[in-house]
Amino acid sequence: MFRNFLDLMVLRLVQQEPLWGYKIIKYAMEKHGISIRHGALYPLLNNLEREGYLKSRKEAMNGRVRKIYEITSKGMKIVNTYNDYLKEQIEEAGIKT
Amino acid sequence: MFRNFLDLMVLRLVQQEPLWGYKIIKYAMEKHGISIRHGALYPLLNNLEREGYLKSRKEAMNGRVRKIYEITSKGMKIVNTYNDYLKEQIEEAGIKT
DNA sequence: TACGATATGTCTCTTTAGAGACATGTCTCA
DNA sequence: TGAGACATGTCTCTAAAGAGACATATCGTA
Repeated sequence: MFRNFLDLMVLRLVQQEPLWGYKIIKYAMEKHGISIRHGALYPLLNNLEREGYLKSRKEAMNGRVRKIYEITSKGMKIVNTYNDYLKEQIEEAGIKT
Repeated sequence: MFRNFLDLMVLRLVQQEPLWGYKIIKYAMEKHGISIRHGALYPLLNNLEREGYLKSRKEAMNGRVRKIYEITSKGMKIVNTYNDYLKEQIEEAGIKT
């Protein structure tokens, strides 16, 4: 079905806007209070790209190179499936939004 | 934060009504189309009880013994935290329920 | 009485995930 | 020039998870 929570969080963050690793770590902390170790994230990003869920381009910003990721249609499928699942669960739990 | 998807599904199913292992497997398939192997579920249920998220009682039904699980307040905390997280994600994704 | 469904459990093997260290390099500002 | 933020990567060790078999026992029905 899905992957795990971390994979999904990364896919969802990147889906909202193209992001690079360092920023993903910042966002996860700021938006969700979740700390992601970079030693876990960078290999994960490379895996997600290798498996076709994300694609990257390198961008030089003031001499520092960022590897910016965007979601692919294959990645969007995962996110959409997850969103449907969320909706189902929300309805099941009777939560009002 | 949380545990994994399987743990949460089990906690949420048991929270809806007291259930035993065999029925959880049936429900997961009927309600979500997800197959749970019994070799994974029974140890998990025992762990969740040992850690205080669930409590069980044995009930004899027509000579067959069922181990019926109920959620504890500690288990409810996990479910509620997860529901808040769901709500957050739903709002973030702009999904209408 | 044999089969399929109900019901719960363990065990081993393999794969995957996680913690944390090792490694490198730039930029900005004090 | 030194500290802290920015930026990305690998590696090893350990812990956890998953697949699938082994194991047992009852009930209902054909």
